[in-house]
This record gives sequence, structure tokens and C-alpha cells, in this order.
Amino acid sequence: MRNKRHGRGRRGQQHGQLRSKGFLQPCLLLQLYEKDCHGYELLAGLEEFLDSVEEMDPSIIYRLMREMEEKELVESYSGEYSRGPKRRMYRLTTAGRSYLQISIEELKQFRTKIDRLLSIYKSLQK
Amino acid sequence: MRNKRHGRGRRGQQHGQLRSKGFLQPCLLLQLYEKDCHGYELLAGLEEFLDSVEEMDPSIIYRLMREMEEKELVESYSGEYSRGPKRRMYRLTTAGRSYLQISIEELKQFRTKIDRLLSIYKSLQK
DNA sequence: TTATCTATTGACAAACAGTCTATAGATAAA
DNA sequence: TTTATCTATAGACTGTTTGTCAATAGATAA
Repeated sequence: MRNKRHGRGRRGQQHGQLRSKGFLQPCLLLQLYEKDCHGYELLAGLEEFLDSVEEMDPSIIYRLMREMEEKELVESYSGEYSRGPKRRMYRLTTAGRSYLQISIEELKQFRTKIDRLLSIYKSLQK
Repeated sequence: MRNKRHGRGRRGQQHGQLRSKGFLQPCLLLQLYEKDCHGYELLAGLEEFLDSVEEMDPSIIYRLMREMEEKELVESYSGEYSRGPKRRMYRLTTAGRSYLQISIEELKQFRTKIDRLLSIYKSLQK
């Protein structure tokens, strides 16, 4: 994640669907499925799913979390201080768990679509 | 594809990344890789890659085609009348061919990311 | 003559993602 | 003890992408 650093975002590289809600949301919810986390932790944890988390602007994650809280997919409670402001801890709700399940199914279906496209492309190469 | 029909778009269903540029573009370019096509044909041909093409608004495709023409990934020429206005035929350019190649690689990488996410989810189920 | 099917376009709005900046507390370094 | 650095969160603003609606147009079938 970047903060106060320069050189970021879409500049230079393409990152197709990686930063879309449809992929980021399940990445975040999955982390909360394992354990409660605060935003910065979720951001750092994204490196398991993406490469170049350094180029990811933190505000995107915080914004998404607040949005998911409004939709009641997650709920937050006040965590401890660490080194800085009080942490906002997130916990997955029951609705969030079902939403994760649905997102997983959608991703499976999407993978199938990608596979079809790739195999058609391959068949035209020879 | 829908035209003058009601009941469409995001209403009702979710369609994760399916309608994103990152997926639609390679679907369209791949069709042109096989043979020259006009917009309506490309739209119809999408059913090979998506389900529910009926719910896809044609203007999205036409808009994308014009955009790709500006970027010189495709070029157009005037086709024959069929039953209606003159068809605008599209042909893949050399740049478009390389772009398709790159998109294919990106999709492969994305599939890998999906796989990772799915396997983590699965490992937590047991 | 009206309806339907093929075919394309443009305007407008809503959703989404990217960028920058501000704030804040704690600690390590100068 | 002041400055820099790291963790941590938030808000405003911009620009891009998608979705929606409606208009147009030629041909044919009812």
C-alpha cells in the first residue's frame, strides 16, 4: 500500500479486473472469514491475493469497508491503539458470509468463462 | 441483446466482471480474430462467452467498438445492407492482434488469482 | 399501415476507481 | 526535543466505466 509515496495507481501498469469490487470484496470478506481484522491489516493481507499491494491506495480499501458496513456485510467495533489512531475492527456478519458464498460461486462461473475463451483462442493458434 | 424490451441491465441480477472491458474486449477481438464482423453480429456472438446476452444493451458493444477503433485495435469499412441500415464491418488490426494476445495473458493471470482465492476458501470449509 | 426484426448512434446518469491530502498517535533517530 | 517514520483512518475531488433510454432507419411480414 502506498501512503505519501509517489508512483502509483494505473500509471504504468494495467491491472485488469484485479482492483474491481467483484474481486476485492471477496478478498476482504475472506480475510474476515478467518478472523476479525482492521483496515490496515486487510490491506496488508491483500498481498496474498494480488501482487503489488504497494501500489494500492489505502483509501480504496477503507472506502470499500465503510460501504460494506452500510450494506451490513460487516460490522465494526472499536479496537485497540497500536501506534497511531484507534483501530476500527471489522467482523463478518451472517449476511456477509452468505454474500461471500455467492461471490465465490460467481468467481467460479467467471473462471469457467475465462477457460472457454482461452481454449477458443488456443484452438485458433495451432 | 435487448432493444425496446424492458427488464434489463443490473436490475435483478449481478454479473460480476462479465461485463467489464477486461473481459468484453477480448471476447470481441477474438471474434474478429476468426473473421470480420459487424456490431450486431459481435453482439450475438457474445452468447458463446456469456449467458443472457438478451440482457445486454447493444449500445455498450457499439460504444466499445468505436472506442477500439479510436485506439486502432480495429478498423471499420462499410458493409452491405441486410435489413436495415448499412452494416459497419470491423476488421482486426495488427495492433489489435497483439492487444488480444496481451489480454489473454492477463486473463490467464487473473484465473490464477481466482484459483488461489477459491482454494483458500475451500480449505476453510472442511 | 402497422408491427417486427436487423442495425447503429448519441445523450444522460449512476456507479466505480484513482489521486491527493489531512489528521493522529506512537516510537525511533538526529 | 524536534524531526522523521510508521501505523491507521478519513474525506474531497476527479475521471473513467457502465447502464439506461430513446431516436433513427431500412427491410419485410402480418
